[in-house]
Amino acid sequence: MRIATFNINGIRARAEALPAWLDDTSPDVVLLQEIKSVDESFPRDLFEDRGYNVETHGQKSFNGVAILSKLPLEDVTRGLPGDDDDEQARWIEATVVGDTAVRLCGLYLPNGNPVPGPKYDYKLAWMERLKSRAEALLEGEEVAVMAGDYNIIPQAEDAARPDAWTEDALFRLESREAFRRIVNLGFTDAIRARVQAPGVYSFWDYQAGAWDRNDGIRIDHLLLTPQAADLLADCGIDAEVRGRTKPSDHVPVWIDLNA
DNA sequence: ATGCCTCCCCGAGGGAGA
Repeated sequence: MRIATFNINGIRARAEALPAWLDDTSPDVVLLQEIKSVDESFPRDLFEDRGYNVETHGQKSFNGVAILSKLPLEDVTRGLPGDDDDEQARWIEATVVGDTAVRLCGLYLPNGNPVPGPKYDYKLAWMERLKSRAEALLEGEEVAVMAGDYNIIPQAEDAARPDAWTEDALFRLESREAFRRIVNLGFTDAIRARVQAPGVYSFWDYQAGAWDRNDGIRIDHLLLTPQAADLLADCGIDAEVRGRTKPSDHVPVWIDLNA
């Protein structure tokens, strides 16, 4: 089962590029971030026509997450637990049953800039809630994947110019420590389980020719519970998508699970 | 990069992103 995460930076803007990538690679499950659409406006037909079931958790103009799946999606929940006043659509969960049941968690972690400020405080508070949900997944010993745009550069090796990011909310020590606390509960960062070399990126800014200069960062991650990591067969990043017509600034990151 | 694009809102130009 191939499970991909892809921050598409607007579903309307990606109405051609996203289906083209689906037709190329035919993933079984796709966790989308930044759909920038309410549920009623999401172009479900684009995906249902290709055999995908669609579940969305949208919001006007900003944020918004969704799941596409060739297999039925069960037990869908929307919103990260822990703050009933949180209006931002950044979390969706569902279970897909192949050879085994896989709990899918799609997330769009807050950017957090500028630092300091309320947006940074929100990011850190959101990560505390994420940690609580992660602990519950581990306690359940589930085959589970938490995947999405984490807006975290885990290590210096994950940025072409780490020195430029030292005080940024994506890379400053406090942010990275919060991410490490979650990973260190027992999760496997799928890409880093296979690739230790630097220079592996999932985002290139639209500005200043970042793609042409390979000035990238790795911020889109798939974290696996031990039960999911045992089923990991392969993983990769479809970086060439960034060089196509009218691309998102992120590219798809995927895993193949024996599930 | 304290932002050189691109997205969204809409129907101008500003907020947001990373």
